Amino acid sequence: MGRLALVDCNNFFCSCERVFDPSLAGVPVVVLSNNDGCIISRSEEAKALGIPMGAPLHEQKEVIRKHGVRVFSSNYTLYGDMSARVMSILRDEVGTMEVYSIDEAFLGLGDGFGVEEARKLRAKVLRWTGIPVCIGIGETKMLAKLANRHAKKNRERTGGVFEIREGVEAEELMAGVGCEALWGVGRNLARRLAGLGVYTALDFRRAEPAQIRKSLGVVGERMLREMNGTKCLELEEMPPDRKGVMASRSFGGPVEALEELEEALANHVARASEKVRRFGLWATRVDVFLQTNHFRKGEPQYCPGAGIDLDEPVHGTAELLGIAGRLLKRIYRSGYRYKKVGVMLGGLVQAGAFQPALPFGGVREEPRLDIDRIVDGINRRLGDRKNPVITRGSMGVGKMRIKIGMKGDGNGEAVQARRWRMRSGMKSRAYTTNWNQLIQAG
DNA sequence: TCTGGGGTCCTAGGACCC
DNA sequence: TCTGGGGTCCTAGGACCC
Repeated sequence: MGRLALVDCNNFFCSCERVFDPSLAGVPVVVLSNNDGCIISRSEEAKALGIPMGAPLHEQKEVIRKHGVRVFSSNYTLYGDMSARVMSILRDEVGTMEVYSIDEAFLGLGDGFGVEEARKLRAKVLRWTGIPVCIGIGETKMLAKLANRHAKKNRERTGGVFEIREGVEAEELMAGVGCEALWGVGRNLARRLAGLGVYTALDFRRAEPAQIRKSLGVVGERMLREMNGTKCLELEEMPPDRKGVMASRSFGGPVEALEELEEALANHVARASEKVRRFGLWATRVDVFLQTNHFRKGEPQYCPGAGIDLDEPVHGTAELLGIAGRLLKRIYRSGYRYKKVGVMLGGLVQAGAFQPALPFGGVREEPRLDIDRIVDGINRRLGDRKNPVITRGSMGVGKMRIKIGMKGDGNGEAVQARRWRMRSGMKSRAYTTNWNQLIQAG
């Protein structure tokens, strides 16, 4: 199993702006979100001023004025273009690669590729594009991410490149990293982990799998394995087909009138449908949603949504507009101060690929499942309960009955297991889990 | 007064079908 | 001690990512 590298552009949007304006070198720079509401990219100098990621612009006005911070609206055309240049350089360097986001890519590494090669690559990207990057190397995506973080945090010492290897050094590093810094662990999971006495990356890595499984679910167990060097998250060279396209905007101030919402929605439908057409796709579902301003604690909140499955694929603006308009009318209530309206075009399909819902008894093609492995996986999951064993299909187990269903989710194998407590008066309970990645690993 | 937009995956639970 | 089995589809929310 080969190692992976994570290449991550530093302060990407700010760096892009700098490439085209040398006067920005050495001064604090920030780039704003779509609506100019929040700060979403900060140069090192801006970070040093204490400007937090995602801060509302109006809260930082004073710092910006005082220190002459240069402020930019985002320019995604520019960033997309710069991203393509960086990615093409990376692609020339390695056999396999996954473009993970506009400013990040995972590389599959051959045996000959080490820290020295990464340094050279880094220098090349900087020389050819003007964009500084950091590179982390590890056995799994999570470890590469962690290595990258270390490289970035200690740029002088590491020269922007770090490889994490099994051993004391890795453990020392992990002991100094809080769980919340791990890829996939946000505020909430970090809090849950703290409740288990797991505070650092090292604690997490050494945690009991069953306990993590119970508390964080299949996602948590996957992360745990990744931290221990077992690949659960594969390199995805081909991006999977997009499942939906969303378009929404916040209003500058509260909006109450239906007509105003309709006007904004029309805009969003137009943008979303253009995008869908550009991908050569059709939508088979339309969702419309409304939101009041959740920052206004005193005001009544109302965040309804409504959607409809279409009988046939659609991607024309006019038609989608009609559908979205009807949905909006369905959820609109007067008397609320709305902050946002949006549309989601979902169930995207390619021309001719549409499979309408089948009448009962019809057969839809499902992905092939290895039932033995799945049953095995379920048994493992149930291992800590009483009377856990199922062999195949469905059967009663003491007071517990397990029903296994299979369902293709278009993403590989998924399994739904239903468990009933059969004592009268108790309701059935269903739990659904995605075994795919874990089975792959285990 | 202002406090983003666009995605993914997972889980829970319910309605409904024969 | 008793307990139906096998399905589909949908909504809604939580959590994370960049």
